[in-house]
Formats: sequence, structure tokens, C-alpha cells
Amino acid sequence: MKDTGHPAQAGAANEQDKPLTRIQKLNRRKILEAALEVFSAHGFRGATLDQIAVEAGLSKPNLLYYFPSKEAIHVALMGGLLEIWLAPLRALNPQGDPRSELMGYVRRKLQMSRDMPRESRLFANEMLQGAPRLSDTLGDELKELVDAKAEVIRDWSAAGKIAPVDPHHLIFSIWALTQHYADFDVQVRAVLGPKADPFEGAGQFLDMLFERLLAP
Amino acid sequence: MKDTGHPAQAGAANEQDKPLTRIQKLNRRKILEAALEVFSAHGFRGATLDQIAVEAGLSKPNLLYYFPSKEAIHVALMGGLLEIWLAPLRALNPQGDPRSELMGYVRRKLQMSRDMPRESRLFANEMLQGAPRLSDTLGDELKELVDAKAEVIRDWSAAGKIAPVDPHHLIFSIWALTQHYADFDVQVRAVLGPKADPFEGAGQFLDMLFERLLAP
DNA sequence: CGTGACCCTGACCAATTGGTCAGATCGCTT
DNA sequence: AAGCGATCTGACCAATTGGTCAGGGTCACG
Repeated sequence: MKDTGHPAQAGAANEQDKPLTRIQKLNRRKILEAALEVFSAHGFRGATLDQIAVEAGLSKPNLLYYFPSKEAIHVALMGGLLEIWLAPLRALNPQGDPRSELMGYVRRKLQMSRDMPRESRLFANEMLQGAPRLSDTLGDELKELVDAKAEVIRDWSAAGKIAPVDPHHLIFSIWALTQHYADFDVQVRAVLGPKADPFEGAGQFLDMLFERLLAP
Repeated sequence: MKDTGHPAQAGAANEQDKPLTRIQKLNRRKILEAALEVFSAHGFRGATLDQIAVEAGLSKPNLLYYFPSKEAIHVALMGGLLEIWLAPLRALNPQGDPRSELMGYVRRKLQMSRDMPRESRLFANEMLQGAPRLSDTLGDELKELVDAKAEVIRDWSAAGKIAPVDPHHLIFSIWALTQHYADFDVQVRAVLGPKADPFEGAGQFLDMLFERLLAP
């Protein structure tokens, strides 16, 4: 039999998963954690299986026992991550108070930049390279969500609850301003000096910026 | 003699340059252009000399006739680029009208994102990876310039010409918002759809955003 | 038109890369 | 404690990578 016998590869569209051993869960987590570290720092092509293996504390053949290829590791990582990434936008409540909903989104996104910089950089890396490995389904899912939320924001604008702004570009501005502090961390710290915490000032600045932008 | 006889490598600190042949100028330009294309799309580690050679229409050994190593190509590229990159900020005139100076800076930076997206992505790639190949001198040069301009902005704030804002974070916000349209071009276009020009809406949105932010 | 410096190439090399495989070992169930 | 699948490994492989080298072609200039 030529079956390689890989353990079930948990993905978005899982076909046939036996319940995942204790060891399987443990090692898959180790691998994905290591892959996040390495991929986010060097991009897909720049990362090597050896690096990931060392980082995970496993042998290279053992990596390939749990995932069939380097690409498979990357796909699994990206798939799991997009959920986390979209969560703050999903949480934007159309029934809530417009200003505080949007401010809350900004704060959550900035906190993600602070707490999960590697995830942010992984996405940035993928985008920079034209997102060749971000499957179309994921792309569609993102557009759909953004369009839906943009509609909500447009209604808020029309009702005079917030200033009239292009909803899409408003969302882009939130992404850009928050992710900048994760993706360009080195640059920010180089300019600010080693003493200050960038996120301190960033929080205050963004609060003020969006307060002024959104005031009707 | 072990001298490899490489043509003078023009860099920031050039020691000994004979005047550069016609062919040398031509081919160095071809190589740097190709390197920009490839490095900006795949990062340093992800790029290969073969790719660059093909893109430049030269043979690999011929690349290494003009530059002693892959790293040297990258360094030459980054060095030459930082000048271009800092130019819009340098042009910020302390004697000019504060609002229009800053708005002008925003517009110039956005135009650079539109006209030179590869250069933007190259820098972004370098930052994402912790800027390991951005020499300290260049880093210091950047901090110095930013600090100087931040002082100007602080004075404008204190004089009531613009709203009181943290100057460093203001500069960060300009970088973030403008470069986003180059670095995340795929994402922006995916969300906006294939018909619209992102930079159209971006220009108007950023004008309004900074108008509202800076109004005293 | 010759001659020396400049320019370019095919062939090659050692190291690294993603991936395979036969078999050893582990750990859970009976 | 036997057995069997799950887990793991060292050795190996073909392809790719950055880089070298000896020699051949070409250009400018006297």
C-alpha cells in the first residue's frame, strides 16, 4: 500500500477526521507555533523546514509525518489564522452605538497588533507577495464580510450618526494604522527610541484621530 | 593576483570609483531594476540570483561580475532607495504653511505608493524581517530626520497652527495610511473589486482625514 | 589594425533544500 | 506481556542555490 498514513489534516474543509490523538494534538500545535515564528519572520520561500523543525523541537521527517509538505503547514496556519483575524471586525455590532462600536474595533485591532505581532506579519508577508497562497475561498469570505460591514457603516453615515466617510477606506485606515505598529515594529521603535512603549502613544493617538474623523 | 576586478561598486561610502563605462552603467541599472522586481516580490531569502538574472536578461555569472554577491545587490538597492524614500519628508518646509505642508507631504507619499509600489514593498519586506540588512547608519539617518521634522510639527502644534498631536505618531500615521495602498494592494483591490481605482478614493479619504485631524 | 582592458560564458562546485523510505521504537489496549 | 498501530529516526535523494573559474569574445583607443 502506498498510503502515507498521515494523521487527519485539520483544515477548513475537513473530510475524514478520526479524533486526533493526544500526541497528534500536541505536536501539531508545536509545529504550527514554530511555523508561525519562522514564516512570519522570513516569508514562505525564505523559511526552511529545518528551521521549523528545530524551532518545534522535532526532526524534519517527523514534521512531514504530521503535514505532507511545507505548503500544507503554511495553508493550515493561514486557514486557522484568518478566523482570528476577522473576529474583531465580525464583532462590530450593527445595533450598537456607532461611534463606540468603531472605536472598540480600533482598540481591539490595536491590541491584536500588540499581542499577536507574528500573526500580523504573516499576513503582511502574504499580502506583499500578492497572496498567491491565500485560497480564493478565503478571499471571497473576506470581501463578503467587509462589504457587509461597509454597508452598516454607510447606514450610520447616512443617518448622521457619524461623519460621512467612504466605508471601505475607513476600514482600510483602521487596518493600516493598527497593523503598522506590528508590521513596522522595528522602524517604530528605532524612531521612538528604546525607552518608550509604542502602543502607549499609539492608543491615545488613534483614539483622538478616529474621534475627530468620525464626529458628525 | 586574486583581485576579482569587479567594477567600482557605487555605494553611500564610495572609496575608489573609476568613471563607470557606458556598459557598466547600463547593466548595473538593468540588474538593480530586476533586483527591485524580484526582491520586492519575494524578500531577500526568497529571491534567487537566477530569477534576477533572467529578469535582467543577463547570465548569472555576469551578475556576479558586476556585484560581488547577492547581498551586495540588495545593499546597493536599499542604499539608493532610502534617499528617494526620505525625499518627501525632507521637502517638508518649516517656513511654509503648516496645514498645506503636511497635506502636501501626505499627497506626495500617496503618489509614491501609486507610482513606486515595488520600492514600497521592498522596504516593507525589510521591516517585516526586522531590518537585518538595513545598516545602522541608514537607521540613524532616518531617526535623525524624523526627529528634526517632529520638532517642527511640535512647534506648529504649540503655536496653535494645527491641532495638538503627537508628532511621531502623526508621521507614523502618514506612513501607514499611504504605504498601505502599495503594500496591501492585492487586498485593497480584492475588497474594492476590479473596476475601481483604489487611489482615487484613497486621495479623497486621506485629504478629509488629515484635514479633520489637523484642524486646530 | 593591434592590443590590452573590459565583458561575458559554460562548466563546475559545495552547501542547502524539500521530500522519501525502511525500519526501529513507543504506547495503548487486551 | 503480547500485539499492533502510532510515532519517530538516520540515511538517503534529486533539485536548487550562491558562488567560482579558466578561457574566449569584444570594445575602445592609439
